Amino acid sequence: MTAAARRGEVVTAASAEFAMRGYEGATTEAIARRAGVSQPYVVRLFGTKKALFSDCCKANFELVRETFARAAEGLPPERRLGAMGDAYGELLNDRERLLMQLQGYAATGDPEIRALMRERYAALYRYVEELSGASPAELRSFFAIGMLCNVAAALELPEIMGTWPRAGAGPPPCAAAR
Amino acid sequence: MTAAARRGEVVTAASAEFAMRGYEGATTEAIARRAGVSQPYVVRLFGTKKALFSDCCKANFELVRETFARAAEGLPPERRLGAMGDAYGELLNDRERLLMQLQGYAATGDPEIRALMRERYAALYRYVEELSGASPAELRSFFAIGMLCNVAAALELPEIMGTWPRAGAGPPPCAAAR
DNA sequence: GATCATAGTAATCGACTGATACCATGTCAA
DNA sequence: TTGACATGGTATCAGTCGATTACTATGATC
Repeated sequence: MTAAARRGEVVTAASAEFAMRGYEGATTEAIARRAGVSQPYVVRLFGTKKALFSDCCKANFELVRETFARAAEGLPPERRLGAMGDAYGELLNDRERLLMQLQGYAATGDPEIRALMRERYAALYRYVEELSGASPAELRSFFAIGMLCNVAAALELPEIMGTWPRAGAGPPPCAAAR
Repeated sequence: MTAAARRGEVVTAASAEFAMRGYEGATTEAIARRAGVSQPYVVRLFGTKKALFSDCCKANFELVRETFARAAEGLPPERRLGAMGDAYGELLNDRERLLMQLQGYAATGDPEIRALMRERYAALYRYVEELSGASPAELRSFFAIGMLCNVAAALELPEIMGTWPRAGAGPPPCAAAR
């Protein structure tokens, strides 16, 4: 197997471990076992544990961006924000991805992680802005509701999540996280 | 010093350590040093590290609840939600408190922590509902914006935070996090 | 002044962790 | 053939961590 492909598998395994146990709590040993390789090889593939964590954060943002892109594909601009909200609601079903995202925010006590997360979050924000053409108020509301749904899903508090506040019809996105 | 008073000091010290390094990353040794006591005594005061972390989460929620209560005090119901938003914006200046809260959400991979956080978050939600008499939509928007401000403050992304969307005037609460 | 609870420390243990150094295998071009 | 390069494993270290045990000091009460 090529190193690039192996790195992808390790990032997947690492995301699951980081999600459940946090940056410091997850061990390269457990990640390696999950990925089916030796622990020193995990370290060598990424250099340090922090570099691996950073890659997991990046992969997570990339997944959200791709999900948004697919959801908006072929729709007129005014319907795109709603479709992205629905698509994000489905992403909340993936508990490991969700917790990995929260771990990224929680790890912002580290300056390097904070800089990475800040850059990627801002990029995602601008991406949704360009894709949807939404107003600043709509945009902020979109991301605010998304963040509330993140926490409500993590806490398993479905009653706090309702329908995504938007004009179009469709199933309540956050209901999928119940 | 009484054990109760000492426990309070240790919770303060532990919150700072947990905030920066996470549940697993923070060490009872560093917490003890910060609190000015020995490491075994920290363990004996709380039984386990997880019990100490739980107490930190509870103390955090209690601080927010008290802040809301003080902000709403003496105001007519229709102005209370706005005042609570302003007060919360000031809380965002305390970076250690902010990160401690995010660490609580991130640690919900553990069932016990998740149960605790769920109960306290729901209680805070109901508390604001009773205190303000806000509609379900207003309530959800309040907590959604609050959660976005949490993350924006943690990421040091002030441009994403604007004024708290409400009727009354006043300084933008999240601007205080700049 | 003896008793006893409370507050606190020193010493230490068993287990774990990220990282390093080094070795083995296989593939492909010269 | 061979040698260079990439993939991957084995052995092991040097440090760290939460928890336990045993012990000490202080002060109130009878």
